[in-house]
Amino acid sequence: MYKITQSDEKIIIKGIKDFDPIHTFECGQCFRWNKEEDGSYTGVVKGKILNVKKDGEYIIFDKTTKDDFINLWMDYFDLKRDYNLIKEKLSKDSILKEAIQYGEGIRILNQDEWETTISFIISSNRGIPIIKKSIEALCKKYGTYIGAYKGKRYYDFPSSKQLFKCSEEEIKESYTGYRAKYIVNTTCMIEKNQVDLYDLKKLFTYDARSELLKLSGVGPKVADCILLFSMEKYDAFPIDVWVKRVMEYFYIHEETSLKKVQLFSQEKFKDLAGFAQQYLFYYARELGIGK
DNA sequence: GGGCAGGTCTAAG
DNA sequence: CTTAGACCTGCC
Repeated sequence: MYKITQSDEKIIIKGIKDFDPIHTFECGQCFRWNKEEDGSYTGVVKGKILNVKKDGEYIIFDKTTKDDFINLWMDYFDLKRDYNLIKEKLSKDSILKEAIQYGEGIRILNQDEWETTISFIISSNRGIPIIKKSIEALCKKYGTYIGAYKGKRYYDFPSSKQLFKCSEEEIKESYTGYRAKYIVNTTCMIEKNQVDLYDLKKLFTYDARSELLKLSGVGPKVADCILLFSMEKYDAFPIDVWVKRVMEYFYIHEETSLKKVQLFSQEKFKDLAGFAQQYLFYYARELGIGK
């Protein structure tokens, strides 16, 4: 399917369509990928460091192996899915057709359930720079040290077991504010198996969602993010301020309630709602719609 | 320096 | 079941 070549610790892939690291990492689904001076992105996934760069028709995966590419990164970057088909379907809508042109290289990552849950609890009611800072601090304090790359030290996202040892005060040291209590409560629920995060993928979206809503600090928006970004529930449609504004601006033509936007979007985009959300989010931010 | 920022929780109608 | 306020705090 893809042509893979290897040199040193670099894996070079030719033939990946519909993938641009910038679009994928800047569309709001992840917080631990950071831009390097050369325009590449470095991140940590499942205890492994990776650097990704697009160079024309090549994607260069640095600091990894062919085995990891096939067993880990193919799945993480959703490279088995035909995004062209999804775009074709969504492009029947003229607004989405426009939005897709801006974020044509978006792929929805298959992230870890636990990391996604805690990350999006932290994300509520704040801007992206502070969210990233918060999560990095948490990783550095409580995550396992993995190694260095380009002179920076990298840490894994702390496991539920690692976080379970922390007090609310300790969590607060990572700039989490009042969300520290949510993190402590949710960690406790996970450790006591009151919700089995790694079992929810099997359930229908609605059932998985109601399980997630039991967690402290997880409301409708955060639950939808967890479903979409870590459980392959592509009918989920997370509505944050940006998506709400873009939906009202282009489709509904008036300010309305979250509930109405939710119903409207699910009905309109159905099983592709999550993909539509990503294109619209990127589009809204690029254009600064509704600011 | 005061207001804002990828929502959730809680209490009340 | 829908709506209004409070909420940590770093950053612009």
